[in-house]
Amino acid sequence: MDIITRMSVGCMSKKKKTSDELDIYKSIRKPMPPPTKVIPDKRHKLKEEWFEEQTEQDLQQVIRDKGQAVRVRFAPSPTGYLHIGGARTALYNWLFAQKNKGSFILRIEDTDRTRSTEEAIEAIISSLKWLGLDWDEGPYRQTERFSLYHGTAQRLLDEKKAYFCYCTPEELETRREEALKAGIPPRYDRRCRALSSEQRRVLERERKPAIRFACPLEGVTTISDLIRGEVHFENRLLDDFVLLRADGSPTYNFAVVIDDKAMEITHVIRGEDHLPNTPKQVLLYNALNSEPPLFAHLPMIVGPDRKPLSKRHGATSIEEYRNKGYLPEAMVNYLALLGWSLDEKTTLISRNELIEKFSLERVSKAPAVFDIGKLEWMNGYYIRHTPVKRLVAEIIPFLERVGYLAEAPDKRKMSWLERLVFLEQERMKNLAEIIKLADFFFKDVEWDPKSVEKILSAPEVPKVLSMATERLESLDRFDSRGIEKTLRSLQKELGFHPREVFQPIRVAVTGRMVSPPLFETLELLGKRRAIDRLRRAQKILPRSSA
RNA sequence: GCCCCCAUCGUCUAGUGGCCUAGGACACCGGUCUUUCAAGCCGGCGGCGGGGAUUCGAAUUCCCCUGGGGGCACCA
Repeated sequence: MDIITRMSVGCMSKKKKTSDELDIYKSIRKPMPPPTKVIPDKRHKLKEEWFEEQTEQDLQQVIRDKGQAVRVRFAPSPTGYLHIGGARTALYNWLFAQKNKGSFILRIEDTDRTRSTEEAIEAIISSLKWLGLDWDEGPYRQTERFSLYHGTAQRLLDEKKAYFCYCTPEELETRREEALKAGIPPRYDRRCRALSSEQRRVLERERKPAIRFACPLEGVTTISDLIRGEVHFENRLLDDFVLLRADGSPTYNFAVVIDDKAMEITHVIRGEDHLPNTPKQVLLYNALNSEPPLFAHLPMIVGPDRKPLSKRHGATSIEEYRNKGYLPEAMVNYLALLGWSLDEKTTLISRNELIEKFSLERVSKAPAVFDIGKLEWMNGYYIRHTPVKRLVAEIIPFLERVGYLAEAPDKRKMSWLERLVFLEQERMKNLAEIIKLADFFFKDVEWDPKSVEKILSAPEVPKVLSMATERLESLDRFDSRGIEKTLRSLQKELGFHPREVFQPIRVAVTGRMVSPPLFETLELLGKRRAIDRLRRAQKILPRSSA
């Protein structure tokens, strides 16, 4: 079936109710023009295969036919914590690997020795583990691979595809600034590209050279991005970028290419900020006579002001979210949907379904605003749907951190904690909130002046509180059922609105107007503490009710 | 200055020429439940940046404009 037939069939099958009129239009409709033919770029051999009609399925078929397993990598530079954006990139890579039964590789891009730290590596790894993004290979380190870079650079030098450059970083910087000021594109002027060996000898005496790539001066490099389609770059506008620094360390563009090639990476899934680097890398693959991987450039994640996500916008690292009590499954769910969608309605989606359904095809092209509010809602949802036992386990460290839990809870305490968490579960948007929500369970009550003023100043309060105290005191089994029975009958007896008797008790016992359900709260507090608080509350009643 | 990407409710998004009176989710607003707060349920508000072109028909295709973003390092 050719493309045109396939398309019209597709259209018709989509229609549910077809009016006669429309059918007539359809029959006289001009056939769709074939997709515009683009002249294949010899430099990028893969392009013809990934022609625009290709679907993800076709693509995966091709990969299978080639007997090529999917291999993707996450390659952070260890200069800080794992950021939201990096985490999403890692997630998409991981999902893609899982979906395609391929390999997910972790590689640390630490060629910049001055900015890379061991702590950052640790932090990134710990965040990845917390998110559940386990890798099949690595972590590899670029600093461990210098000889490979040197060998390749030598080869390019021999083939005249690279050359020594004797300009110093300082010279370059001043030229760059001048260019910028003059309003001309700040590119390297290629002055060392055509140096004679005599000139080189002279310069070599006092300067250590860097090695630059001899970029083709004409032609077009086309990259075929899985998310964006074809993107064209004019070679003459590209730069003779540095491959190896004077100190022998490789630059990013050089190292990625060599590593991705050595590790047989099939799909490079990374942030859109790398798009302008891609033609340089493709050119390098060409120079090395190897096929570039497939590229997929993810849209950026931005703040509410559409500027790159930064500390100004609040927490940006995964670790911070972890410390605030976000659940990894909420994080994964939210991040997955930040730039990808399954269909017109799916908002909550499990990790397994994500693996099953993820596709690069459905990644959106536009930058996404990180919406903390939605993340919070989603986290609340996950908290509500997490088994209490697991929730307790997650919450214990938060309690310990503020000193609400001095020692490991015994069985009794554990069951008490479970009942408490059960009560607070549907009120928490993140785990750390338990501290404020439930503080009156862990330390003595502090009566909030506003609540006291508003609730305890009513004339019936003294009576309500004293009677409630009395009745509760006579209870043998201080459980929520008995408490409820007692207090409800008291309320009926007094002929007050439920609110008029329960709110004063709540304030007396918790110190504020908002708490979990009253009867359960009283039970959890225990008879002794409950009665004690009720008694003491009666002594601090505002004068208007006295 | 040059190159590149992007553009649907406030936000995340669905949408690939007629199923669109543009769908879902968060947020917001109302109602309901209720001893408070949540949660839940029901309902509401709210959007195709602008202009041309193609077509019987455009959110959807093409061009221009505008706006946003990324990049232009011996950073990654």
